[in-house]
Amino acid sequence: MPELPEVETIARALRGQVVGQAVRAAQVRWPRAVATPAPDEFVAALVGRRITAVGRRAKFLVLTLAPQGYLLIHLRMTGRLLYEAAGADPRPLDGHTHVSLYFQGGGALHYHDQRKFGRLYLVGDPDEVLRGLGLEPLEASPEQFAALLRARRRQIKPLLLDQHVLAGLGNIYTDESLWRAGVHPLRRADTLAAADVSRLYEAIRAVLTEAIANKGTTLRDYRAPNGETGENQWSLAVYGRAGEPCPRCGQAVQRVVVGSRGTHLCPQCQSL
DNA sequence: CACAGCTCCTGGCAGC
DNA sequence: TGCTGCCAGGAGCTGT
Repeated sequence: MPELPEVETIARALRGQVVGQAVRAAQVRWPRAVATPAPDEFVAALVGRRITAVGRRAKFLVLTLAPQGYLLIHLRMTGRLLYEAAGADPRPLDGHTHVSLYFQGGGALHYHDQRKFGRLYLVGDPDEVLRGLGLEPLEASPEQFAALLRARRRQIKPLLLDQHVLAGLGNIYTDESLWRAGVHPLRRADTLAAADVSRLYEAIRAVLTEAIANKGTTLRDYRAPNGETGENQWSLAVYGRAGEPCPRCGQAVQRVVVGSRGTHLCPQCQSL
């Protein structure tokens, strides 16, 4: 599942592949993949536009179009973008390729999604979609982060996952960050000591920065636009490692359910 | 504001 | 081997 580091990795790769390319044709094979506008309008509006920038906000890819407009993409669980360079052997479409953009230069960008949770948005103002997102974890100051937690009575894990509060963390990096900071996922946010908050802030930054350097975590589905997997799965301490020894203390990693999400922790390092 | 439950999807897997 | 049925999980939504 693509979280902030995976989306950032995709954005960096796409930038070198599609910036400057103009859309010659587009095809929507599964209409609900396009959240807005209606699919025929989506196709008609895209044709002729040029991609001038590729960015990221939280887990959204943001493609800037000229002369106007933005294409926003949220990959949710299993969404992938696959870039086909001009002249490359066209990959056969496999029934999960729901949207394709064909460029004037001959290349193509395919949106592929097994579980069909991801969505594309073509809008005049990205804020129509992004409004309401919380802070970017890598841009927030320690004070801003502390202020987010201070007044909240919620459990820390569901709070960190709430995109309206902090935007970009998913299940994997939340578990990894809480482990690194030594904070139990059920701790109430407003009961964390200043030292806990500060360790958590630094842990989130370190976990995300390292995951970006490792080009993301591939547990099953995640791929970069050229089809390559990430490497960060080899660096995970607790996520998906129930029963294995904690890298810090050797205690068996536990799997529990928090807010209906599979949650991994070290009962020794993350006490309540 | 907090939170439980439902929905969307389908591959993967357990159980038989 | 093949079938049934459950589960994961991001995010929006409703209801309490």
